[in-house]
Amino acid sequence: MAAEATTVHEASEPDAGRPEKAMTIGAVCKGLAQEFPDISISKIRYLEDQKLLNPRRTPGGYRLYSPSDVARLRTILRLQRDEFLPLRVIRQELASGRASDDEAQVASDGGTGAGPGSRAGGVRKRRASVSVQDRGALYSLDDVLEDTRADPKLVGELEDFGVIKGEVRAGLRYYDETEREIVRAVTELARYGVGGRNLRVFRSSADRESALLQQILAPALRSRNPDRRKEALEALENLAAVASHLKHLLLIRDLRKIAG
Amino acid sequence: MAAEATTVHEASEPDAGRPEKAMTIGAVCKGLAQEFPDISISKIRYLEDQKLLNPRRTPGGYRLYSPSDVARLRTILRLQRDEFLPLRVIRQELASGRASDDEAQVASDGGTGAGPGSRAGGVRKRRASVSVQDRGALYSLDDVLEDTRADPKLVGELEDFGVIKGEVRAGLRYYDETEREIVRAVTELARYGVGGRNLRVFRSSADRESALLQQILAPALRSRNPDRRKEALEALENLAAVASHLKHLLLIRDLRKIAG
DNA sequence: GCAGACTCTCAAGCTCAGCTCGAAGGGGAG
DNA sequence: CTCCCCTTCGAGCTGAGCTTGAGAGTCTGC
Repeated sequence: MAAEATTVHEASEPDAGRPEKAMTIGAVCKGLAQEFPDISISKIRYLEDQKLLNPRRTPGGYRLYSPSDVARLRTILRLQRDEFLPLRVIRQELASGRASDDEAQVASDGGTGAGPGSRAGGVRKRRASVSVQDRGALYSLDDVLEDTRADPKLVGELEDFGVIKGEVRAGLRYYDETEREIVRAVTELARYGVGGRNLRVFRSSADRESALLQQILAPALRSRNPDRRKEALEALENLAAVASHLKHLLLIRDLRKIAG
Repeated sequence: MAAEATTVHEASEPDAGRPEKAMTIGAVCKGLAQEFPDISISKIRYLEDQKLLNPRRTPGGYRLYSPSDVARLRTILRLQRDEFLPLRVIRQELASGRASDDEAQVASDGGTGAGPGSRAGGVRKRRASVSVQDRGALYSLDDVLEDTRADPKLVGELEDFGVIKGEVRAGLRYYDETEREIVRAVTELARYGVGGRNLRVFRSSADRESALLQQILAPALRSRNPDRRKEALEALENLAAVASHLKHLLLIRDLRKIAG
């Protein structure tokens, strides 16, 4: 849990928009912590040990990470988290020039902007917030807006409706991946003319279903036996997946009638 | 290394072209050993333990694998070997209906042709039975029951609730792929204790949503201009997909609160 | 109706990837 | 000089993904 990285004293003002030349390991770690919550200094060193990184050094032996080193590291972490690739395979992907990755500057936004960089093409994101148990990275409002190209008013509306909430941290509001994807989906729906109060339909059915699942798993979830609790959490994940699939199927079935 | 599977006595001649109805674990293991050298009986059992498989049993407790069970197993092994997915993720991919898997039945192949199948291509297979426009193949009740291993009573219940209807043809009742998958999903839910009237929750929310979408697209769908109609149908597919995704996200969001 | 190959469950153990921790010490900016 | 941050190195930890073994039961052919 980035234990070593918790206390960092350098408030080293980044001079607005300039990609700082080279960073120490602690700075890199802090910078990526937003997007990759489980990063840590020891992990970065471990990745170097595994020949995945090779930063240059100060005369005194300190590691110095250039922007491209940082980009490489981001790629590694992304392949690991989203594509589930083992390090051995990531190493090869990088060596063979695949996995070009996003270039994406480490951008200004006073507070270590972890901009995920807009994707466009057919990027297959597998994980994309499917887990109940961990929330994934956090994104600033700007990140979310840029990434989803959503109308800012829409996001405000979603907050008003209580569909998304964000999380205030260091005075700024951050959203997790699920919330970002909700924004994306709602934006898409809006393009077809589904908006505003229509979303209540979705929200209330989700509420009903979650209540149902909670009821079923409540005993196990309240259990004080950690194993049992963990099992219940996993059951919850599976139930969510199956339930969502079922809903989709039922919707298809209904729509088929409409389609004639 | 498949130690237990080395000696198998059943030379049970497959009668040419007949997809053998059901195989024991040893036969399955032997059959897949060609394509997946590190398969083993204990591994197959382990996968079942991890809720990735659920073969039916003989009265004596022996596992019996139907062709679709075997196909599922192949999918699992392929996702593991080629996509490096952890079992936890594979479970979800399967539960949520992605990863439909390779073409049809095991087919004949005198002597396990078992070509490793085309590699390379990142072929993204369309999901099974998610299309509004075509319903896919039809299955008899027996087919459905065997394939999903559902309780016949459950299917009756679903019919009573109007969740599935089937279609009578030549005096027999047939179900389409969507209905079969609904049965599968409901069976899965039943395993966790979600059953009976709880399904009303799902049904009514699907009904509400389809009404919503219908309302929005009604003008275009009623259009006498075939192009316009076609466009509307495609919009319907997209809306269905996005709406389902949104519902899933909202559910996850709710469940996260439950999970604490 | 018995032999022998095959299968069952369940608990314990094993291996490897992927980190984490702690000790002992040195570098760098104020 | 001081205080944090950084270094290496080796041992240790955790969880995924199986394997092994014991003890018992099932199926099939003769």
